[in-house]
Amino acid sequence: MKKTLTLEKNTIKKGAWSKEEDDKLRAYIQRYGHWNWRLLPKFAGLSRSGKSCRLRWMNYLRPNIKHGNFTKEDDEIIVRLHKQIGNKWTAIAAHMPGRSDNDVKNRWNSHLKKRVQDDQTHVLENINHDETTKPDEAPSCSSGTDSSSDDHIPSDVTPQNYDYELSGDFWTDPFLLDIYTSSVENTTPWGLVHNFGSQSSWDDMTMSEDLSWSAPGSYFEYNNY
DNA sequence: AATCGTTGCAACCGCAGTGTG
DNA sequence: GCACACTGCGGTTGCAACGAT
Repeated sequence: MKKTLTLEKNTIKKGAWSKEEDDKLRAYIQRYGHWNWRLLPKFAGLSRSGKSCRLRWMNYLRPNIKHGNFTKEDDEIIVRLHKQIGNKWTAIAAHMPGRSDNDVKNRWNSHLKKRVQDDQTHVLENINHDETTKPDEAPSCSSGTDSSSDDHIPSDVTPQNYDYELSGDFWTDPFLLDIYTSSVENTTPWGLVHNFGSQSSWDDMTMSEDLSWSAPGSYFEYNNY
């Protein structure tokens, strides 16, 4: 049983990332890939947890990531997939290149959830209203109290036609994979072991002060420290 | 101008699944 | 088969920015 190195003691930094930290993480991953999230922050010279590094990379730093500016089409995809599969944010994000699961989740929680609830409320109101009025006298769904028309789901997008674009079976529909993953996987831990085994590669590294490397070693030496 | 409430986003936390010795 | 480590996911929180009063 391998021993666990207590890398993450009380020196772990939390909170917002600085530009310097972003640069370090981006530079490291672009060069070496993310072969081990737990060890990565130490190799990259960051006083962060592996989890924090992973999150920062996945949600903010990785190439081609998009922030904000959700289009109506984006919103429709989220609403439709959420209707089909629920809170599977990673699966939903996989259908939206450049979007992170966190981004999708935030979009849902801050915008779409309320919007859908409002729509459902209007539908229920209309159903009740239809029982006492003729169909052509029923008020429009888009006539919500504070719903700005620009920002609202188009009236022609209904729960019924959300389902038409894909096959309907989410799990058989192809996922859109990010390009970066394939390139990153070209860097294996084995390759890194070799890289770190050479003094020149070690010299390239910027190590944090609390990590006392006395001599170049392999990943395995480090792991059994 | 000051205060308060709301919104949007970044980041953390806890848990489950999977891999490994 | 078990114990532990690691990763990824989803829920939640904290906070800055913004708008309304």
